[in-house]
Amino acid sequence: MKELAKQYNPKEVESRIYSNWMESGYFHAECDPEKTPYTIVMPPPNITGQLHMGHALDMSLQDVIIRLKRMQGYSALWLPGTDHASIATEAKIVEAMREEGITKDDIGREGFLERAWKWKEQYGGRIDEQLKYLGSSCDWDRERFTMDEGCSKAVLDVFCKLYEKGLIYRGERIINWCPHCKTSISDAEVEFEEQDGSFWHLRYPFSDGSGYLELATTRPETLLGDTAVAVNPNDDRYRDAVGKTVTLPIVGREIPVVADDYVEMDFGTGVVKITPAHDPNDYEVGLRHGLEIINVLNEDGSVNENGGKYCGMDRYECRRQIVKDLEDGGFLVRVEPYKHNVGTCYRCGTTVEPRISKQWFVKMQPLAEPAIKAVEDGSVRFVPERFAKTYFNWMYNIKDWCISRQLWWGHRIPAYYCDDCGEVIVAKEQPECCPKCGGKVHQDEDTLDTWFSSALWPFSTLGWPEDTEELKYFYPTDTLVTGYDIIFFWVARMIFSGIEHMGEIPFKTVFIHGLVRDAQGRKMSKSLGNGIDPLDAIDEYGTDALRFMLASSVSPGNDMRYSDEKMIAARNFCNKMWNAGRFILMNDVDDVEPDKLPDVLEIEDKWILTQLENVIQEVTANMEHFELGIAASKVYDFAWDVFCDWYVELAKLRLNSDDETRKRSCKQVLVYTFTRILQMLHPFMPFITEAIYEALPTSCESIMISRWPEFDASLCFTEDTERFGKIMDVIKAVRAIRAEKNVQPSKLLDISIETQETAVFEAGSEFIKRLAKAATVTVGTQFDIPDAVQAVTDSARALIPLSELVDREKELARLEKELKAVEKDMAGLEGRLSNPQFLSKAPENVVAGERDKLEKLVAKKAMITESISKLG
RNA sequence: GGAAGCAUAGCUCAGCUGGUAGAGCACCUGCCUUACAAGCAGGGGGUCACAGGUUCGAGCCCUGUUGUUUCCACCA
Repeated sequence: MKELAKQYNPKEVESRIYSNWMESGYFHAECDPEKTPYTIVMPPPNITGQLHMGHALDMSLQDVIIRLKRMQGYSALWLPGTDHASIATEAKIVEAMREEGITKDDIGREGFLERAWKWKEQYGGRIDEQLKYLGSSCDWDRERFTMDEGCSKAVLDVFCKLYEKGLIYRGERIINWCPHCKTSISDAEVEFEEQDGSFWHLRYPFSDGSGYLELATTRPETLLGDTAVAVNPNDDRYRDAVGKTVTLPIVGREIPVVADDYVEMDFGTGVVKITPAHDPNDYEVGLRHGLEIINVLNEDGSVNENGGKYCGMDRYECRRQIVKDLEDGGFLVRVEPYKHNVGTCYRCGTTVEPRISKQWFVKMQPLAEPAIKAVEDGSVRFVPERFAKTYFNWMYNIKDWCISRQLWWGHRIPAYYCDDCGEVIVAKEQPECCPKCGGKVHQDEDTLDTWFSSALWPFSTLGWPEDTEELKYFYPTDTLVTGYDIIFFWVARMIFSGIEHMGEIPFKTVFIHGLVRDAQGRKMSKSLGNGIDPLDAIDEYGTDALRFMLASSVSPGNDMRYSDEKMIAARNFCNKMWNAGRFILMNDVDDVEPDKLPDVLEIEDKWILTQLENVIQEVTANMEHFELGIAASKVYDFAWDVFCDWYVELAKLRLNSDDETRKRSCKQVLVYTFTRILQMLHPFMPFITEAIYEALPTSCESIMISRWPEFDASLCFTEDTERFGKIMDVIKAVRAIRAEKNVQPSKLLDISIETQETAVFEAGSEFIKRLAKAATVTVGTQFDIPDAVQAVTDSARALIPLSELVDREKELARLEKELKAVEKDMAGLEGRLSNPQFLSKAPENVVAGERDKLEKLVAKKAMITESISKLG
């Protein structure tokens, strides 16, 4: 006889089971023509990353789905990998170098990359190990990295192809510049946050001495780059000013006053200073009016040589100095506090500066169109659907994508420039010399946006651009699981990339989840220090508890909260299953044949099997519709409230009997039902279910490759289930009376059951004895027992002689109250059933259902009325 | 400025295609009933934000209002 420890100890079980799985090769998916493929590519965590709750949720959901599909017989591939995370990783290495007193320039590009790779080797695998703690069943044999040979090849290929098609171009544009990371970033990488700032009202005097224009700015230091002042063409106040020039305070440069629709008359003074090099809108104005563009900022955000005496100052230092100088010069009218949105770098939080510079861009319009269509026509489906709107909104208003980064860690841009004639060559390999003039060439210094390689992830990981078997078999993938925060960065880009390069969408379904927040509903963040480390949670409660908690409290697309209460509840559920397993094993089930039911089923067996089939059907459907939270709670309810609280208690009767045949059949049903519960729980709680499964008599060497339960209509016994329900009703009613009357649990009662359905209750008398704690149960159509407490259901009246406890008045009051409740329910039903509109318009099954309910209430009312008259 | 989500028991949230409200925790009562006190049995507690509308019937659908969160835009 196998035994399990008294309490479930996750630590003892988890690592052993995970290494068993690793050795078994169950995680590996083959291109098996006999099977249907089901593919999930893992959103690659950053190599700099530590597993956080967001990962834990994302990965748990993916693992739930892939485990389900594997059990359903698909060739289920969950393809893992990591992302090189250019900015984040480079920043980390630069930081480490700073501690050693070294800068990037000290060691040069090659030295830096050497360090970066070393760092990757050392720390890049950390997240993998953490994913293993989570129980992730990914195919580690196929693990990829965005900068490995294959993915790099894919990047080169795509860049060159898009360039040839004219979809990648290089140009001088205004872009977002992060002075801290010292690189350009894309629009998507800018996060706006509201900050308290100031609004400086300034005077720009007319050059001819005829007064001045008053305007306001939030960034006075950009004055150094002003090349015009603009007003609205319809603004009568400034009609005369247009065409004149003003003299830039401090700088002394004469700049024109131009008229442009961009200026709002109602805002501020209706006059705007124009700094084409440092504001996207001003840049547009500059283009329209042919204005000079003066860049006044260095890469680190300090003022450059165009800033005259402010050259070398940090931008904020410069701001202070300029404000002071303006004040001294009498140009400052006033300062008012002002709340405004400031763009910050999503990686480091530094305020970004719009800045003119020469960068590489992807032309988005032609790529966006088919990608929009794919979602419109349902080829790619968002779950929940509303996120399609978010997607459309972004795609319809898409701007060209700045893909060059002034970083070293990443895919270097395959563009070469001739030192002599300036010819630009884009090629997979460096040309020996300029094809035009034979001059020497050098490669572009920049690397590509990390997301450029992530965009190719669904096919680059399957071997593209090679024409691999994997690509044919597993692409397009089935489901992408990710958070809504990453739709623009990644999901959208994968969709257009898949369509462009593979000619086919990358995935059929995008399953979107929200964020894991803390118990107060705040975003978990490093700065708040409110983050919960999933590994700590695992340490305290076990992996299965964490996974179950995450998966069962998820509702698609919505944020959720982490709380210790929920973790404890999940841990308790694990323990409950553990103990249910212990109970079954305690009964010596070694000889039970797995996956077989006894030839003769008793009524409680039919009842539990019917419930089981019901749950199997519903849970499977829920899971296939990504309603994982609903599925999890349905299995939870069935396992705990139905199986443990009722069936196991009922089973004890047979298990304790001397009838070996009945004993044996009971064990079979117990094992059969419990095995299916474990199977349904396995995607959510892989470790504990495997541990229990191992100990049970089973037909499969591991639960993770056992067959997912399928609905079997031949195991639905409606009539028996209904009959059994009546027995349960009486048990519940008697229990309620016992509790109400404070009857000692040890005291066994003599119960008489008055009913028209004597056969049902005679068959159920043993159950009633055991679960309602009765010494005797007598069934009949009529009893005359004075001073009995009456527990009434719609099919029977249980008479409990408790003469010493019966207070006639109280009993009468209790029954009257019950009667009122029944009558109230009846009134509602009768009202509806006498409404001809309802009868003619409501569907038949609803009407029948209501009739049925009413019938039961009528019966119950009769019972209660009779009880009352007996008392009286 | 545009869009979306949320508003249900004291707390955290379910409630799938409309058929007179559920769970966990907390609370109250009684129990160590030989799987489990991380448990068992019983119980109290909700005019489903507000106002209209559609419908035989609305927590669920439509319109508006209020509160709240988020995303996009970024008027200097």
